[in-house]
Amino acid sequence: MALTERARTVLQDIVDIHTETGLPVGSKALVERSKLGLSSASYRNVMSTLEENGYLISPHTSAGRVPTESGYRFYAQNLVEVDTLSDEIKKMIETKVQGGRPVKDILNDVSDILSELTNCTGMVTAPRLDMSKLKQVEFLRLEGDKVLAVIVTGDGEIENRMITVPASLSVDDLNKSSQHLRDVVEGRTLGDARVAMMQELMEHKNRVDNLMTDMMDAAETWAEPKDTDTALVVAGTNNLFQYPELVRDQLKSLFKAFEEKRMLMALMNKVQEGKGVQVYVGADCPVDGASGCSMIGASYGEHEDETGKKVLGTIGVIGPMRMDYKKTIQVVNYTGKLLSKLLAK
Amino acid sequence: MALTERARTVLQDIVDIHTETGLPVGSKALVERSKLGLSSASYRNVMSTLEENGYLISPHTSAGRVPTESGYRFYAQNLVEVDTLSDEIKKMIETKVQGGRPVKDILNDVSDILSELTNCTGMVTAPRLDMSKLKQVEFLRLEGDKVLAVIVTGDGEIENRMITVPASLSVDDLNKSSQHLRDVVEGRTLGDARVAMMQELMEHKNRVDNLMTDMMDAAETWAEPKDTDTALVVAGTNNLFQYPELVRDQLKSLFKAFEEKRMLMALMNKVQEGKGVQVYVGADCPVDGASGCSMIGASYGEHEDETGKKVLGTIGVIGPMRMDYKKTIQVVNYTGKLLSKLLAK
DNA sequence: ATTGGCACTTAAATTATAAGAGTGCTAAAA
DNA sequence: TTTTAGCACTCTTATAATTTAAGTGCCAAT
Repeated sequence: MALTERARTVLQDIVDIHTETGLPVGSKALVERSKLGLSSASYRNVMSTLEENGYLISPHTSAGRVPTESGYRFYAQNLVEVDTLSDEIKKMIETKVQGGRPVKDILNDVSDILSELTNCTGMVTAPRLDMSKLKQVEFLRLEGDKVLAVIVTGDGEIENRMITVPASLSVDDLNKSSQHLRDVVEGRTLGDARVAMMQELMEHKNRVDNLMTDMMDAAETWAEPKDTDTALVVAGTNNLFQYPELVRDQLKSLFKAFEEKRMLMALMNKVQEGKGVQVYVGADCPVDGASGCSMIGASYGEHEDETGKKVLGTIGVIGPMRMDYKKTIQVVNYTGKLLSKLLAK
Repeated sequence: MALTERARTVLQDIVDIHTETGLPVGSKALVERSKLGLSSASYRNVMSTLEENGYLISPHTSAGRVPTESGYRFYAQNLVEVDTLSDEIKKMIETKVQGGRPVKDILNDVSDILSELTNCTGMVTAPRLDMSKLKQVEFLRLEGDKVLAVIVTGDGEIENRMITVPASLSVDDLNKSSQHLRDVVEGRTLGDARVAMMQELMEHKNRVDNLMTDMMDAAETWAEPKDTDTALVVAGTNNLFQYPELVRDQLKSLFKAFEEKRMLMALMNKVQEGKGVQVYVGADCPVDGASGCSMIGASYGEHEDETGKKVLGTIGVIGPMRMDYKKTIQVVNYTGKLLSKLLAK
């Protein structure tokens, strides 16, 4: 049964009011604050049907109503009127997040400003290495069959990847081949480089180049996400202490998730697949121990590619279901855009 | 006024009992559990003097007594009878913490096992780079006046350090000089390398080697601790949720400290200066927001050096004042020893 | 010096009562 | 037909009164 226009407005008002106060909303509060100027009795009627539809629930008879999980979800998907960000806030974001610095620092600041502006926990995944152009590649022979590849990306980031090549290859072989390899690889993304190497290999099939095939195998692993410790920057976890509705047990589970990060990474990867800002309410946000929480995420660094559309990574915040969706959606959106712009250079 | 032998024993018993139960200890509990088989009235007398001396406090008239901060401190410094670790626990530690793997993984496991065995939060500082022998040093010219030094240490760890040299130096100069530099530097610690470079410089003063002086300057910064994010591994923060005496506000501050890490690093550095296992009770553990907490720490990787005794880093745990000192001291001690042994290879 | 005994104190648990908030329903008004 | 005023009803919260239980301090007896 579809909601009447009036019911939608009332639900919207209730969520807005409740988000602010954290308390159950009664008909009196609506009389004072709702746009529609109805009497308390009328609001009561509407609330009653909203409750029947499962969007509201009353903690007890004399306590007004609180949005249910579906209530929040309906709000987020149909009702939320996203803020236009004030110049002040835009300025804050731009001041905090500035380019021309190590990417790691930028990510930290993004995470910080997200948590600061939204009173939630901010999260940012590091840009996927296989999406950045390589500027320089150097190989260092270590002991045994280990070779260290030092990769310098276009935006000045430095990555070490360990690869294994047959010990039979002499240092000289390595240097000669790697010089050639550098020429092939540089200026491309890691993904493209693999394709290019493949082609090279086909063309010069005759002069068998062991190193190259090995390198190719190795390249497979290069693109793998780096270890989760550095791949996800989390900030403002203790913001969550300010929400009384998050009780000790919930906080405990949440902090466990923050410590482990694996779960969060999975979640952030889900965001990546969607477009624009995405809102996950309650159970939509499938992190162990994040029941009663919502997450708002967006991908950054969108760009075209031979194989289709790609993104560099994702940013987002996680907080209580009762969060300021109006503002948060816009903050995440704006920050994501800014980050994309900074990393595009 | 010194404590009688009896008073000391009673204090010890009280701390032991309270550590277990978390509740105030009354004379009745002592009758049941104390080694000295006195009557409740006698215990009451002793407790009364212990309270006068400031080692105990009564939350209210009818509630038994709880150790004060000084009570815990006195216990930790004079009374605690350190456990001998059971074979089972030793085995657990040894199984979890095994060598022949990246140092980073080892540190993670050390932190994990500490938190797991002590029900506190485990902390480990990364080994100081300037204490490890250099096995290999390579220089990569980046754009502008930036040079990337890739350092491979004896235990296979890889570190990148960015240094700045005058752009006037050609790539050739760099390569020539760096070859020489490698010879000088390899096999020494970063600290020693600096000394060696200095000597070289004196001897060959005539053929002025710009690069070398620059390198020397740069070397100053090499030894600096790396960024605090990777320099301190923290685990089991959510263990602290299990102590009801740590209320929401305390937890909030603690988690803020865990997030920032700077404070913790400072604390861990303090541990480094002392010898053996060190216990910091209450205010002795000067971390913002860690009031009511204690910390037990130990340094690892002790070794001699031209300039005196040095250590690689520190391990430790932080938890409520009411922690199991008997066990924790020994766990930290044993784990530290084991880590020293593993890294010595 | 130690201990049994007892009066005393206080928090915590229990019960009773009142106050306040919000609802649902009905009948009247628009 | 829709809206609203009015009112009885429910249930939480606050306050106070009462009881219970734990533990103490002190004194007199051992």
